[in-house]
Amino acid sequence: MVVTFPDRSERRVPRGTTLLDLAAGLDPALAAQAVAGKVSGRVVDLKTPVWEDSRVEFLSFATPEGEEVYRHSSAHLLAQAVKALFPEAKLAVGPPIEHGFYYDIDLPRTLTPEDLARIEAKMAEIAAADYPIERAELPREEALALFRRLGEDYKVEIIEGVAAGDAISCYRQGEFVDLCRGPHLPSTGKIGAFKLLSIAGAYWRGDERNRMLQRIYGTSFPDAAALEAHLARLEEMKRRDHRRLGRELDLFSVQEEIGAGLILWHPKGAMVRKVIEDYWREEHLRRGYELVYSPHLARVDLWRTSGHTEFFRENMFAPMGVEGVDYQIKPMNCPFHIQIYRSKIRSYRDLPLRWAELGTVYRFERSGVLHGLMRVRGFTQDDAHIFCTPDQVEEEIRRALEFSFRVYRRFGFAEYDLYLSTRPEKAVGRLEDWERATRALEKGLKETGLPYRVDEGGGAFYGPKIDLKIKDCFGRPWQCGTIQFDFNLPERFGLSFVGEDGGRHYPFMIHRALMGSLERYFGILLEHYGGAFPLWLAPVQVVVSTITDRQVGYAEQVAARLRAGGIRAQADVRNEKIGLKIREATLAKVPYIAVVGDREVAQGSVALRTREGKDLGAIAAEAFLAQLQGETGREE
RNA sequence: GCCGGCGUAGCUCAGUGGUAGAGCAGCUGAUUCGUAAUCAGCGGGUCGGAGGUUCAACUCCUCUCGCCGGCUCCA
Repeated sequence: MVVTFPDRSERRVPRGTTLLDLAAGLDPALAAQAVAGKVSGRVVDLKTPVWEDSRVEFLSFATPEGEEVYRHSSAHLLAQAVKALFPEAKLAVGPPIEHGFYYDIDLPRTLTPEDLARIEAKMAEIAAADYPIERAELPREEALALFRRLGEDYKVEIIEGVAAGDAISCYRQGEFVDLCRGPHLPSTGKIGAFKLLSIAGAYWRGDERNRMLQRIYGTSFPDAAALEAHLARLEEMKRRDHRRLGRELDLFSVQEEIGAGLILWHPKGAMVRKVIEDYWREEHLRRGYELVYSPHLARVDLWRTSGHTEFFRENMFAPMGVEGVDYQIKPMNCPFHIQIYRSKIRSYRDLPLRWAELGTVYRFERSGVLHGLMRVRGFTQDDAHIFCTPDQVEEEIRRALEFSFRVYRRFGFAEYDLYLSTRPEKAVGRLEDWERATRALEKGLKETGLPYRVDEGGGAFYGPKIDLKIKDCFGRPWQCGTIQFDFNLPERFGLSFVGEDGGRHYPFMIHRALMGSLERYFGILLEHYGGAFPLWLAPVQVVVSTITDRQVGYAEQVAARLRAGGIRAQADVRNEKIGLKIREATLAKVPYIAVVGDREVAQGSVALRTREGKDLGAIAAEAFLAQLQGETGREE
């Protein structure tokens, strides 16, 4: 038979040759690197024999599929070790995940961090023993009997869920057998470097009514160096954790006395937020938006009309009675903007109306899900609602997308994931409106030239949407922007505009956010930049530091001059050594440190140093101001 | 909300039933100094909160609040 490789080369081999033999025959290095293979597009074990003419490909750890196989086998290695140490353990599921793997296990007792070390040692033993990993397929009934005998209740449940008639595959390595679709590595010795990272609770099948299992997380790599690199990355992520930087840089705090999930913005954090807000407002005004403001609460009747009391109840704070009328704190801004729309008759000539508000909303979130600035109970949305005619929809989408990218670029985000979510089964609104809106979204996405994914039926019941996820410096995606049609609220509130024909028409309503939540966006920025905000965002842009008391007057004068020129400058005139001042300013991640000693006073200059430790030499104070103004200036 | 872990000075953390500690930060003083920590002295805690066990509780038990890691959902 003939096998064809991706480079179109062919090779004649006997029927039944395994991929492993095939690889070994081609190149021993290839065989050593391969973790799985692909036969006619299907990912399979290397031990799979090939029986007919096929396209064959070898997958190394460097390929996404290869990585999955590798991590999947790592999960099995973990399971085998756990079963060796805890024979009573019942295995649930153990899939590969991004950057690692986990296994959910029902154990007689809670694991401790010391157990992880023991399990890891056992894993090393099993890997060193290099047990061959063998696949076996058995009829459903036999598989059921096998796992019943092993006491693997969860596996039994899984098999029971498999369609009758389908063969069940198992993998055996040494004494250990696991129900698994595969594919897997040829032997346990292939797993080079691994580490168990954490233990956490997880419900069987993710359902909180089910039993809580123990989930062990781990990661693995072909060699120790790659594992080390990954662990170093995790360390770096920890160092950049926004909660840690928030405290170290004195930006914000969350306090028990205030309440969980409620943020206090300290002066420096508030300064960064102010800069973000100013930029946001300015850009909106330049793009034909108008700003609106709305109150923090409204009568319950409003939320009833909007449907929030019905569909969003579990996320809303309880109503409060005032003079016999119930009020509720807002979880969203839209009903207010709608009421502004309704305050008078709107003509097609008025449209589109683009209204934006930095609206602070409050949502009840279960205590266990709160997380720093990323998941809170009170947050400010950079909300906007666009009311337009059906004819204007395409143009508005195009503009909203263009606007989003512009803003993300300004904040240093160059990569995005784009998602289009279409009509779900249960939906409100006219089908033709859905189609028109979805077409407009799709057209807008196509025009960007960027790839996007379609989530069929993933839209909200009230309209299709585009979600924009930005990627931070670690490549982690964060959903921030959204462009979302709403066919529900205009209907509920009876919105209309008078058309050219003098008749009443429904306007299209689009919800649009760029950053999502200011709190969360700030947290993302903080981690993205590791606390070293670019000059235009830095809460303090320059510290002017004296060397001795003789320069105090001059330093204060320079700082005042910079401030007058619109620069956020502070003078550090403490009676401390210059080394200390530089250290502190550097740790505070202030972009520029301007040192002034007798020489600088005499020359009317400052000696510049960056937070990265670069010495920029002496520069005239006025020239420095001009330079800063240039660097912070608005992009066109 | 659920499972597990944690909660000691502003921060990071020692302290396993018998008089609460360290480093950093803070304050006071000295020092007037050229690119990441000058020196000395001093103050600072109802050990998250409430209740219980005990002659005695930071330490053991119960409840509670908060934080951390997950589970479900999401900005």
